[in-house]
Amino acid sequence: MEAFQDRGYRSTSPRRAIAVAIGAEQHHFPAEELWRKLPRSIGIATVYRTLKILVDADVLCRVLLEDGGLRYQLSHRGHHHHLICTECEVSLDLIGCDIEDTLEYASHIHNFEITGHWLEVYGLCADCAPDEQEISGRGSTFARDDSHADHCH
Amino acid sequence: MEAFQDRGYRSTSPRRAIAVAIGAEQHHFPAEELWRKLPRSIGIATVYRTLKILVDADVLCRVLLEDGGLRYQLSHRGHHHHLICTECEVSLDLIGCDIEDTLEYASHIHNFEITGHWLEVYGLCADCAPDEQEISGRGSTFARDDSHADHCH
DNA sequence: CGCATATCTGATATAAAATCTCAGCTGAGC
DNA sequence: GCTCAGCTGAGATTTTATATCAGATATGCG
Repeated sequence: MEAFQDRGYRSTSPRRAIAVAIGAEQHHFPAEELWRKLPRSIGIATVYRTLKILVDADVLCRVLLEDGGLRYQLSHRGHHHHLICTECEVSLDLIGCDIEDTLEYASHIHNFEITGHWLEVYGLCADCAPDEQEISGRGSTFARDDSHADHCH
Repeated sequence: MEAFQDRGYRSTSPRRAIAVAIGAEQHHFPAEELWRKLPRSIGIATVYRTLKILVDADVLCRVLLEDGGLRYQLSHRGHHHHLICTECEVSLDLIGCDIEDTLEYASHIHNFEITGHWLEVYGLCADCAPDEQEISGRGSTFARDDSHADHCH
């Protein structure tokens, strides 16, 4: 977690505390929530600064919820996207998806040179899907109603 | 442009003025810029309210720039994505791209039921690409493996 | 060690973007 | 006209993140 030095950053007390706190997180989290779990002596500006460094270092990745909320999550190094459940907000890493190739081909038609992209996929995870037919145990179905959904921008 | 009624909205003076102003826009635009082009009598809250209605009605679509800026653009009805030039900020509609199928297949593996997604593609348009060889030539190979740092999401 | 200095930090101000509040206005139907 | 639900504008408010800047502190070098 201390890959700060590799990029020329100092190993400071606040940064270590933030790294430890991030390691304790199980899911994605908002910056402000992380800050509240830290000693009061650490300012929120430092939290944002450190998160930015870690995102640039590919240690963290950002997750954009459907409601616009921005979260942070330990990155499973390498390129990937997220399947975000709009019900329980869990974020699954999307593997086995080579949309890059598809995008390259399609954009080539437009003479467009891709340098990056942002993709978030929303839906219902196995646990939250209403017509859950047969899944590995995990029976609990969050019965909350929150009918707003869909919309691909 | 006056598809307000179809959705039960009144045809009011501010809404008509906003619709006309949007029709005069050539590219995507930020809400605040549109507001500045309108009579001073129209409040910015009304602009945001109206834009939201038009987005819901699929008349407008949102465009998320790489720097986080949100823009609005007349929607070419139907599902599509944007190729956004990071140099001149022009936004091209991405056609001939069926990433939906790819996503469906990949997410099926995770037992994930997709309800929506958000995709923005960034890069350089034909006019802004540095090593532009010839515009209409389909032969351009874009195959050079320039370090696809590819900061996706 | 101890020092010098570039980096880092916290408190706070600030910015930007969008929504909320609410009294007053207005257009659609009668 | 007349009524009233829907709409509006002004400004306050919220949210989220960055800017400022004096003081603190790592780090490298003696």
